Order: sequence, then C-alpha cells, then structure tokens
Amino acid sequence: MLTLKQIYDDKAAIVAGLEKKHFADAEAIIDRVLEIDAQRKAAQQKKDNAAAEMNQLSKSIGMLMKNGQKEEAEAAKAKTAALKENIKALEDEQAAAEEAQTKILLTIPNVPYALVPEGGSAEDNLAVKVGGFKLGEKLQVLDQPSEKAFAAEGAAIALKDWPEEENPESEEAKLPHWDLAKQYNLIDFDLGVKISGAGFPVYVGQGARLQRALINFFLAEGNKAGYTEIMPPTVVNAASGYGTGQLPDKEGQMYHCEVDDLYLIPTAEVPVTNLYRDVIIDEKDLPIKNTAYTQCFRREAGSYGKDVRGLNRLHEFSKIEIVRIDTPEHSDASHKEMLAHVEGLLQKLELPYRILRLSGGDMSFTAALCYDFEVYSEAQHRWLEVSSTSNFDTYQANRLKCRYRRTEDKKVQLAHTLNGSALALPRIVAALLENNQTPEGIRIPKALQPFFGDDMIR
RNA sequence: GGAGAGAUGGCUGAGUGGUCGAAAGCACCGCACUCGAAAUGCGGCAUACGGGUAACCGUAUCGGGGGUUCGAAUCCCCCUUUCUCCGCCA
Repeated sequence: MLTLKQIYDDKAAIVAGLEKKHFADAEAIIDRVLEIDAQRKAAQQKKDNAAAEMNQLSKSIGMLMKNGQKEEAEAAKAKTAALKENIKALEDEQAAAEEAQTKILLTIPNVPYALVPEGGSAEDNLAVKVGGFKLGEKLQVLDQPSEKAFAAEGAAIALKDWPEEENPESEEAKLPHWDLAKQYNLIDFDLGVKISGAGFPVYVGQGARLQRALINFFLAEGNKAGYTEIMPPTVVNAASGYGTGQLPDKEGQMYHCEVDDLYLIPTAEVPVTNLYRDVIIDEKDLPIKNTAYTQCFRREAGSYGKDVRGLNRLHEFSKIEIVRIDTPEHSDASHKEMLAHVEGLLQKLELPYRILRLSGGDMSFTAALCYDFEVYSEAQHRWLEVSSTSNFDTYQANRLKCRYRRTEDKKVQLAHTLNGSALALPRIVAALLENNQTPEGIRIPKALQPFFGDDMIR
C-alpha cells in the first residue's frame, strides 16, 4: 500500500507512475484519497479537541470527589453526556474516513521505478541479458557478469523485437516433457487427477528423486550465498495475505479453508515476509536474507491450453524462495545480488536463459521493479518463466508495518522488501528433461549430480 | 475437545476504578568523575495520528474487539494466544 506521505510528497510522480502501470483513472483516484484525507484530518482534530475537554472534565470530577464536593461533581457530570455523544459521533466519522481511505489505497498498485519500461503487455518486456547460448549479433552482453550486463542498457531488446530465429533450438527433434515423463516413468499425471484433480501431478521414482535433488540443490546454494533457511507454515491467516498484498488483489487465486478462514500459500513469500509484520528491526541487522522451500498452491482460475499442459502450470508445486528485508539505500544492491544468485543457479543447471525487465503493464500489483527469468524449452519451442525477482520498495512494508530503526538518528522508518524464486521446480524440470534427452537417457547437469545421486535418468 | 491460570514498554516485573503512558530493575544513549576503562552519580529512552517552522502540545494505544462508568491496565462479555491438568493422537 502506498503511503500518504508518498502521495503528498510528489503527487504528480505517483500519478505518472500509476499510469505507467496502466492503472486506470489514476489521478481521479488519488484525488479522491486526498479528499477523504482532508475529511479524516478534520474529523480527528474535532474529535481530539472534544476528547481533550472530556479528559479535563473527568479529571476535575475526580478531584471534586476526592475533596468531598459532591454537588459540584454532580454538576460537572451532567455536562459530560452531550460531550460524550459528540465524541462518539466524531470517532465514527474518523473511523469511516480511515476505512474508506484504506479501502481505496488497497486497490492502488505500487509505483514502478524509472527503470521500468513503458508498455502494457509482455511484448514490451525488455530482454536485458541472455546466457547459456549466443543470440547472434543482437545481444552482445552474453556471459558477462550480471552487474555489467544490467548496465548495458543499449543492448536490451523488447520482446516484440525478439529474433525468434535466434532461439537456442536443437538440431534433432526433442520430445516434450509429458512424453518423457511417461517414457521414463517419472510423473503420473493421471494418478494425480484421480486423487486430487488436474494440476496435481504425482512424481514417481526417479521423478520424485529429481524433485528432492532440486530442492536440496537450491537450498544448499541459498545457504552458500548467506541466506538463512526457514521452514514456515504452508497455511496462513488473512492478515498475512493482506500483509504481502495477495489480499484483496488475488482473493480468488488462493485456496481458502473456510471453516478456519485460512489460506494455502501461493508462495513462501507470504509466510516468510510476514515474519516481519509489525516488527521494528535494528538497522545493524539488515539486510535480512531468508530462503525457504515450500509447496505452493494456486487455483489458476482462467488458465487454459498449452499453458497448462504437463508441468507448465500446476495447482501445487515446489518452490524455493529468497526473501530480503533491507534499507532503502541498499535495496537496489540487494536486488542485483538476488538476480546474480538466480542467474548463477540457471548457469549451474546449464540451461539457456534470458532475463527480462518487466514493463509497467506486465508487472505484478505490488512490485516497483521486477525481473523475470525464462529458460528455453527445446521441445515446446518456447520460453518458460522460472523466476520472478522483485523489489517492492516500501509498498509491502507499509501494509506489513515492517520498519527499521536507523542507527544514525534512531528514527523509525519503513524498510524495503524484496523476493524472488530461486527457483520454482516444475518448469525447470520440464526444461531439464526436454533439453538433456539423449539416446542413452536424460543427462543430469554436473552440479545436480551429487544431489540426484546419478549422472543420468535411465 | 474439557477444566483452571496468565497475556503490562527492548527484556524482567509492579500496578485491582481517579494526575498511570504506566513504579522498580536490566539493557541502551548522553553527561559528570577518570589518563582510559570499570564502578558510581545525574539525565534521557515506545508507537501511530493530528496541530506547530520549532520547542512542544493534543488524541489513541497495557494481547485484539465490544461494553459498564464522568473516568478502565484495573470491572463485564466475546475472540486470539501461552502455560498447567484431563481426553485424543502422528
């Protein structure tokens, strides 16, 4: 949720930012918030004054009682009734204004950073780097350290100009992962349908072992990079849903246990970020770096077609998330470290990837700056999103009331929150199976072999 | 699931209707003493919102919500949660 201070400080910038995010009627809605805010302030002033008067009166009644001046006390008491009613009315007025204001603020998305490309769709996303393959003459930033590549703005390509012919296609024909899953008996989709429904695959034998290997590999890499491992609950209350912004924005996308009013998490971001809800952190403890593996649950209402085939889109899947809490001054550096971490994972898995800076219209509701990582599926001939790594600036922190105390002046202020997938399993598995198939079996990348316990799925 | 006892500031912990936003101790910060440190002494030390250039002032907050009362940390009701006992159980 945006802060009122952000709006008061630079309304024009906020409105422009919201328009970049293709948020309709930005100016009118912001004006409405300010209008309600004026009412809120007026009501509070009146209420505060009335309450101050009441407090004075009550105090004097106490003194009079103590001194045995009963009649004077009774006279004073008589005056309180009207005052009390007035306070109640003003309190209601203030509460109503606050509620109306919050309700609107919750519907306003975060404001994108200046770096975010203009545009309303995925076509406008900017490919800023590729790795694991060469992209002709188009992107000359290949295989460079992240820091440098992200600085090389000139080399970026909007997806609408992406040279499809340069995609890392294989010479020979490759089977899609749903065929491979059957051939090697790795995943049983039909059994999943029987016991749960579509989108709940059953991993079997080497398929299940591959899941475990990837989870352990990702957690081990996270640990190596200094992230603290967290194992949170997979079910959260509504307050946590609001804290990270899934509610009310994505109400229908989460599984909801109505009897207990609990939600199945769509990502570990929710419980792990909410660890810091209503917390004031010492600046010296920042940045906080956590990683967590959880199962993730998404209803994915409205998805269809090739997007949901095989492992491409599931209702339940495994994901390792990295979450950071940081100062405003350092959050950008944190974000870059996270990007480098995710990139490193893809390199170790020897997958061809591209990194996209999402356009204003394609970013999530809560993000200020977001990069997607996609890997190329040689059998499906398409790019699959495997990570989304974002900086939320103070947007989540404001809802969470996640603040930190600055060392220098002891001031309390909102922290920045960041998170990213590192990584989500299903599409990684799809690409691994499809890209590494050989006549002898499916090759396991070197880095993963110690975790899988073999160099090949046979 | 049943019964009982709790939930107070960063921590410990006093407070059972009237200057209680809250004693005291610890922790922390500043100053004094000291060559320096320890010890000691003095002072400071919550958050949000509103007003004010500011000093500062007002309001709210003692797990959360509602109620009684002129006045609630204190009394009543509901919820959450912790502990103890019983039941059930991986």
